[in-house]
Amino acid sequence: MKLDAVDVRQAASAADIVYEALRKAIIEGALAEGENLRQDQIAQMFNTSRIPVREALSRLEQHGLITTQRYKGAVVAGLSIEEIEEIFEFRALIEAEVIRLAVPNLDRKTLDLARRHCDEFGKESDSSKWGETNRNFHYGLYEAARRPYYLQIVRASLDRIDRYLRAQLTLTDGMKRAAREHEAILDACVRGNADLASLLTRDHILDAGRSLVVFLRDQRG
Amino acid sequence: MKLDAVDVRQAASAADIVYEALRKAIIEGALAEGENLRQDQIAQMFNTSRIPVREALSRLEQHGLITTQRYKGAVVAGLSIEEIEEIFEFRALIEAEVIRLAVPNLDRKTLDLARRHCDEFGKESDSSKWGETNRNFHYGLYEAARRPYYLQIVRASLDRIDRYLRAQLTLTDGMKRAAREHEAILDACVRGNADLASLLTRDHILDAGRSLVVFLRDQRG
DNA sequence: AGATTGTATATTGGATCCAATATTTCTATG
DNA sequence: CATAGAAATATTGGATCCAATATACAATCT
Repeated sequence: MKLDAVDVRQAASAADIVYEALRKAIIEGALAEGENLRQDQIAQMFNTSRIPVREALSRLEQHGLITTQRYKGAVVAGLSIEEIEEIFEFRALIEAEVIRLAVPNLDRKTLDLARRHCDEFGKESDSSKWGETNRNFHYGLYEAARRPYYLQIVRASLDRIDRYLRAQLTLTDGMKRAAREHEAILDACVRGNADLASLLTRDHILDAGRSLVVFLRDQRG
Repeated sequence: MKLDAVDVRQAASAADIVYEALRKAIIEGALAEGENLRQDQIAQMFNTSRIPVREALSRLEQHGLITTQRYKGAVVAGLSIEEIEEIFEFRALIEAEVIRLAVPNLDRKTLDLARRHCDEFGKESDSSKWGETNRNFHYGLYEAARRPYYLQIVRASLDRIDRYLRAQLTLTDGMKRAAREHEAILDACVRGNADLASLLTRDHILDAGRSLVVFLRDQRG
């Protein structure tokens, strides 16, 4: 008998599970900005004690997804318009560089997959899935850059603002524009034009940021 | 009666204290790569229980300063040459941009302070302090960019490789070159030449990275 | 009534205890 | 003596308990 080697030691701890679940809930917007995160309540939801919950909350705070006050607990972090602008500016810088590094390494298989993600994003009607298809499209290409550290940062920075982005895409027609921009980026990638792909990615992110800021200014008054 | 308002609630928790102490020990190289971090041992050192220690370790892992294995514990993370190269490349990208954004906002006071840090770095004979003066010099200038998110990332990325950098500066004469490059960067800042300051910062970091890689290849065989 | 103080409740931070797993030591056996 | 297996020890992950603090609410005073 032969089985795939599975490293049992990598089985997730309770803290890992809680962390991932809360992270997902926050970036998807299931937990609203400012919402209280009670340790007891979360512990019960996961059938565990508060210890792993506290560990998860501590990690989330390090990533800026929640804020905590001693003896007062944790709330889902809210970002000011300025903070959101900064993060988009940052993402534009990093992701433009990542795609530039990725283009020379793109192979047929990766491009085909990106094409499918791109189409999926354009056709997807379920707004709750846009966030995922968007990530799949971009990250699929980014992987080719072979820069794990960059990707880690990219992921963390997207996590911070994903919630707002999803809300905006759902409530406006911004995703049509995003879909067109994805087409253009993918096209540049297929042609092997790294500089163009980089420029388009930069603009794609800055555009999204500007639209989001307009949307939020309107929403917040 | 009128007293200064002090926010007592900001008093650090045990986990915060342990986290900061371990972070400092790791980036200064007091804890060697691969060294075991026993929860009990650390808890005793800080006169506390293992709970806050575990929280601190969990945070350190999120920042990549340690790696942990379930039921086996934590060790100080080691970086491969490739990982170190990637982080230097990343730092060059970010910090070049940060200094570019900072230059237009630099005022007399900040420049004077940077001058003092620059001189201090050049004259300091105690090698254990180079890491701090180096950070003081760069961060003092970076603050003017008014980009807290960028700075957070800059700090985290420097944390990852600071240990190696300090070892190299101590064992080679690399810091003379670094001191000259600091002078040039500061000079560009004083003149208000953002593009030059950016370029010099980029080269300063890439140079340091290349020297470090040579040093490590030699050391590791 | 409105402000202020005291008390009860809720919640977090941390200590101690137990279970699960890894590592080491010891022992039996060839 | 070397080695496989078992027992002992060490270490981590998690649950429960207690202390510290915050919040909500009632009682009191002006």
